[in-house]
Amino acid sequence: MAQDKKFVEEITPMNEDFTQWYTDVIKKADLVDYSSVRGCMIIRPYGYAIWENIQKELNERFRKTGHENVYMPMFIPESLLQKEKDHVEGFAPEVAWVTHGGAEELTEKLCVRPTSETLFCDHYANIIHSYRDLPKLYNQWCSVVRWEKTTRPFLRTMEFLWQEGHTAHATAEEAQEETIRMLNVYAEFCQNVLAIPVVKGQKTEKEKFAGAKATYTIESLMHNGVALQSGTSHNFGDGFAKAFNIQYTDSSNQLQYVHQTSWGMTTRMIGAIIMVHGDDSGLVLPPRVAPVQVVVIPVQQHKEGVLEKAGEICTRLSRVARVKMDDSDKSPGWKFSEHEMRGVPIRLEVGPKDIEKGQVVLVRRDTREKVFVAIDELEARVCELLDSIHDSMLEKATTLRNNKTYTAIDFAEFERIIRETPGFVKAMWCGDRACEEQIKEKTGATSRCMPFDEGPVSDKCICCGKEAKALVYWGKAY
RNA sequence: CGGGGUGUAGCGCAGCUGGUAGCGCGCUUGGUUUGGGACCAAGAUGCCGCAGGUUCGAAUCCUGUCACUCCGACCA
Repeated sequence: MAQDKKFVEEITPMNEDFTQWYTDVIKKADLVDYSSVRGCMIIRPYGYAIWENIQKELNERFRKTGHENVYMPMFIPESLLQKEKDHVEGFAPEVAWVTHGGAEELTEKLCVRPTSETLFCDHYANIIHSYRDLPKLYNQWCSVVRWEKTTRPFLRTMEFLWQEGHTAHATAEEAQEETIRMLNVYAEFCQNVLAIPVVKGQKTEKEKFAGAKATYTIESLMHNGVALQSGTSHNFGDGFAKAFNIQYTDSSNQLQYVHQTSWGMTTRMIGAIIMVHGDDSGLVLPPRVAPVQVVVIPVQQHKEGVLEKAGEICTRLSRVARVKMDDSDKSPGWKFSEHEMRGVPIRLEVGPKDIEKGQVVLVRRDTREKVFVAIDELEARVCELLDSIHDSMLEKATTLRNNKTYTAIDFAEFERIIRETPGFVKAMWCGDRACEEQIKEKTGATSRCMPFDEGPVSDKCICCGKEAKALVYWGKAY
């Protein structure tokens, strides 16, 4: 069996039309459905289960770093939103407003939260009085609404699910530490859970969050060479504290403003999983978030003892992995294709021949490699295999990302790379917003981030030729 | 928000020189099958996106509108 054979004919090949491939995959794999609300999607059980696994993994990490979950209202009074100037300017164009309650017009309209900084700040102003109240390390899971012009399932919808961490600290140093700590949590999560390699760095002034002092980001690269901002962590300094009057008395009885951070990750990551790992047969899910890690397919299930054995295997495996049996009356071939399309990491086949030999067949989704495993060592081998699938998916994604990461030292080269072989382009920048804007205008590429720990590739700005201040990852982005 | 495309059965589509809707897949039932999307037979499923208009008569022509989608601008 050729490894690259495509069994699912309904999916448009990636190379033919990437966006169509993406749409086909999310629909065929039952991740989402369109709804009767413009720009909003229905996340179906299989897609939502991925999100729940993401939540579980992130929550564990947030808890270990001392954070507590809370819930804020979904409405923000206009006056509250107005309090921080940059923030409101950044979000005003895309907020939804509630103007009526029943038939009555509201005296003050309410916006549906596009993000909750203002609510957290308002609350913090009420509950923080002393240095003993700090730090406050809160996180909330919720949905937010942004009135987007064009939408695409998972990548950009008018309502999306996310978590937003909001913290308040006594000092600027602590806030900066927190900002970087959470960026590192995101990066670690992407690599160790989603098997997605990321570039960590700082956003330019132009790209930073509205109201932030500094924004840090992890950037990943999709199969088609388009960049995806995959998580951000912002240091607000004391800007919001001053706008919202969040003050505490320090240990020497002096009134001080707090220093704040916020950080978020969204359902967009499901889009990233699809576009980083998927292939022409459909989804390839990273084992640690796959709703079903092992699908058990009884072969010749009508034969005596097959279903019993398969059931027994499921029971045993369910102690170490998320297992599902497909004993529907579809043909085995159909089931193979179906679960492949749905990205299940391991397929376990068990039929009369296997039972006779005391073995099962394990087939991994990422490489389609087939191994025969003695039933006695099932649990150990499945766990091993899941880890091994994760590792090779990360390795493959890293190789792909590296192969699509280029360096440009003159503008013509930069332009050509963006046009002909989309991906990350590393190039120097003078720090001038005008150059950044010109690059975007001429090539369509935006600055993704200024990476940590990477040395200069030349000493001149790719755009104006003046002295370079920073290395920037550029790319077309979703 | 600008430019293009598409809305007909659950899905993919045909029908569009106006006469009251069809194909494939899927679905249901029965039987034969079953180690890479099985086969036969019999069924069920439609306010032709929505609203106006033209007409004796509209899926078909005209206008508007909504949604989806692709390409730009804005954004997680």
